[in-house]
Amino acid sequence: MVLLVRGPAQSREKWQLPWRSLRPDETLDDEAAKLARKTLDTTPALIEQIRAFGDGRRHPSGSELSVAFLALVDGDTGAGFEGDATWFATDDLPSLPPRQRGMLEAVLTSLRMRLDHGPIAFHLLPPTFTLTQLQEIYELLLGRRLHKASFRRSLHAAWLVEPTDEWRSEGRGRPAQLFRYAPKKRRGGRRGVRFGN
Amino acid sequence: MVLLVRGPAQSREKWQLPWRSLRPDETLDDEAAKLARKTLDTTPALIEQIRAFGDGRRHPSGSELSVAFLALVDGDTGAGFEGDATWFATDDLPSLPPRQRGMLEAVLTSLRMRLDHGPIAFHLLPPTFTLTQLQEIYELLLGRRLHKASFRRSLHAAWLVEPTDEWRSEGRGRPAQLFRYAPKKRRGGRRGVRFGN
DNA sequence: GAAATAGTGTCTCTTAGACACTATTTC
DNA sequence: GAAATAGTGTCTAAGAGACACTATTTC
Repeated sequence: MVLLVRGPAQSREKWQLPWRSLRPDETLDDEAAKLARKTLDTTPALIEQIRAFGDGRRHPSGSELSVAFLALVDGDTGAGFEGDATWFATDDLPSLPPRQRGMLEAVLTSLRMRLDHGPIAFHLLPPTFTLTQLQEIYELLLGRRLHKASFRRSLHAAWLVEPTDEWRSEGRGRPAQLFRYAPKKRRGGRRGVRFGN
Repeated sequence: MVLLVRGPAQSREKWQLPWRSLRPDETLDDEAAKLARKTLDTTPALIEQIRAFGDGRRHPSGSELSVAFLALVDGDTGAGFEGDATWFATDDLPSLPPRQRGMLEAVLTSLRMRLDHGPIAFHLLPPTFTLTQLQEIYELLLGRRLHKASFRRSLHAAWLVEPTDEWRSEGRGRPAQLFRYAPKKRRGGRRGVRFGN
């Protein structure tokens, strides 16, 4: 889901991405972190820059250049924004200013591509977690179902997690073993060339 | 190779990435295209934004924010910059201003990741080309050797090229068939999850 | 014929996904 | 025992890489 805030009353588009003007002598990453903390009232699990946007369509603030950031938080986080802020499902979004629509698309695409290349999902989990929890995070972020056995084999091959000796019983059904994130070493991962269409 | 230009005489670092200040009411992409045309004296085969850089280290011009672009040209392009401009091998670069060193790293990494996801290499080739030419482009951009038979099988499976009925004899050895870029359709390319370390 | 380059056939190994199974819990 | 969830064994298909081969040219 995506957190949007209310724009000024007179604007045509009611909702906007949370934003903040870059102040002199501040770094981009610091400003993004401040914006996230102020909007979410907590520190996100992950903040990453996506890219800059500077096409004809201007930002609502009148700024010519926008730099989009992705911030991930887990599902229980409430918004602490002074004013209205609401979570929207990514497939049921209200109308956005034109540039922001493009920014959001780019953020989601980029998130899914980066999932393959870094341990992003682990930031959203507590220190120990079940493999079903981990798989659910991946399915949420990718927006599609994954194959259980295959998911676990890949995970095992990548040496990213190690089992603890704890088990968690979650109501009915067999208890699940808890794992922790413990990346071992680099695979010699040289893939052949994929021609992406 | 990377095209660098001479910085001002009094600066500690002799060489810099080509740059240009963003003018009011110009789009980022347009400004990047203008810079490329002015620096290279030709239109690049491809221009793509990588991301913005706004850390503590400032750009030599004093600008707080830099947006890095990648522009690709083929090997025969000369530099038309007013002033000195020289091509450097990516593994033998002179000293650069600190932020620009990071920008260049990010551009190269991003290029290699994007190679899998779009037909970037074809922009660097003439309308018809041999498969050996195509493979050499990929090897240059990836910085490693590829397996011939495997490369061709992947290419065939992706339906990206079609043979023409022309053959080109390049000195000694068997003539090579010419191909053209003719993407057919989308593969249903859903890969499983790769855990990239 | 030798050297050089283009292109292919076959084998092995890895891995994603399907399917079906076993294991352990609550009700 | 039924239902629910965790976890695994085996098969198949696709694809990457190794290896060796054939094909066609120039010298």
